[in-house]
Amino acid sequence: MSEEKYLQNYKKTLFESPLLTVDAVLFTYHQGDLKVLLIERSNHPEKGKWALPGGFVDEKKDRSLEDTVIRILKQKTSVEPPYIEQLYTFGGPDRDKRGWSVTISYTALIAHQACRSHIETVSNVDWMNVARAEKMELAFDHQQILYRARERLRQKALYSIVPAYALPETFTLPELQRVHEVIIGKPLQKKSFRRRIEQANLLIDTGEKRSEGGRPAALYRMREKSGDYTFVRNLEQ
Amino acid sequence: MSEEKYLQNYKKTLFESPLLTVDAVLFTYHQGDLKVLLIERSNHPEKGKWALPGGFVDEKKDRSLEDTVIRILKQKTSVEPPYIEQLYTFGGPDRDKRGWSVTISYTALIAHQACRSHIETVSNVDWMNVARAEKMELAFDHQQILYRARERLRQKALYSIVPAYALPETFTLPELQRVHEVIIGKPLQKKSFRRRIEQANLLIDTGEKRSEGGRPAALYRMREKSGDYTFVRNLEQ
DNA sequence: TCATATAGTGTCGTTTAGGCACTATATTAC
DNA sequence: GTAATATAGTGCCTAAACGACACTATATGA
Repeated sequence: MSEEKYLQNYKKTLFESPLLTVDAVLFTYHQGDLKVLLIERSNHPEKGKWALPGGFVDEKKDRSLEDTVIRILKQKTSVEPPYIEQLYTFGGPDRDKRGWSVTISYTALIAHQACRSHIETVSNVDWMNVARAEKMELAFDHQQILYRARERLRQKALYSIVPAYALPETFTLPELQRVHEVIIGKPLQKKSFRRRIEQANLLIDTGEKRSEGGRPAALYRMREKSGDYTFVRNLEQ
Repeated sequence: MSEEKYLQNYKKTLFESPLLTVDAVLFTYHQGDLKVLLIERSNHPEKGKWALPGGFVDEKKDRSLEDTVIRILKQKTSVEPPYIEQLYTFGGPDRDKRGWSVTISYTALIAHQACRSHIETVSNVDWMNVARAEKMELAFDHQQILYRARERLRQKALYSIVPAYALPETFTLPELQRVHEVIIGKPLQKKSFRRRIEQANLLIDTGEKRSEGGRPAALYRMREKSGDYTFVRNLEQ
């Protein structure tokens, strides 16, 4: 049989295939806390529980899995987060009551102010303290997904400046250090932190300053298209 | 509507969902070369091309995605590899001619001798030099998957002793160093290499020796259940 | 017994990270 | 004004880690 004939035939068959979804763990930093975007489910299954934003691939609209995440997040926040990274793919017969299912999960970061106004207008979407969310009973296996995203973010905070994407476009180094400290969960040595950032050469001094009661701090922005965001070594991810 | 009723109803509906597959990049080390397991496809699509071993989730047999990979690899090699790790999930409308598709890819390592006899009896399954495979035209987007697996393995070779799983159960440090060197693509400093391994404390000296023309080398084995396999720092993924 | 081949160690200089005291520059109190 | 205070940013010492390479150790074989 030719490949053409095969393909014509194939389209008529239907596979018994696990349910496929895409979920996002969107973090931000606000007022000293790391927060995660959650949705209160208004439909079955898991109706009423809080869940990570997620959805199905739209075969017409999406040209990639990233397109799917972006579409889902845009729908909830009205903006496209500046940092998105695939996290892990979870699958199994019990994670969704509808049967064998698979979810491709992503981690994303965004500045709190970037989507604040939109989120405040919607009732079933909200930022939640990560510490609190981790103790809650979330829908499906979203607790496990959140935990894994949290762990990954912790690693990123140790060896990269990815957490900078949880801040507005310009920020000071003390601000960034606070974000890293919240993510890692313990204080960092100012000198070491600044040294790493300087060596990585991923930030640009805007020349402007911002004052907060003492000596004004220099304002930085991310260097465009810096490729990887690691400090010194090439890791992976 | 109650959740029960919803679920009863749900089972009767059928989702238009991307085709879902699981693929594995199984590496081994043999005679100075890094090799990858490939299958010559005997069915459409991509008939005749070499491909990574892959298949569909079996909703009855598999309790997890790892189960799926293990089942697929066992089918091809007759054994279960000692190291398996999820790599990345690829998806898009064009990677498979049948339509929008998603594949969850895994990296695995195994000793060459562990499955040698079985593979030699099958005609369409073979180990191929990774350098050669990377230049070939593989089925689907398997070239891209292989490339990513190769990159990840390179990182692992720099900061972990995961490559030890490409060797038999017991091995010498010079052997392991050669594997790392082949993966990384350049020679390593003997002292540094041994220092890292000693500090990681992931290997156990069996007390036995193996001679290869000079002073006999100590034989080591992996410490059981060492959790992570990293040298010094906790990375991730 | 000596050449050779491979395994394994000692050690030095360089780099990197932590720690902490110091300087710098702003605001606020008086 | 000037001193107290608050925050930003630097200098510098020490310890740990790593690269480089010469050295020692233990086998084989001429």
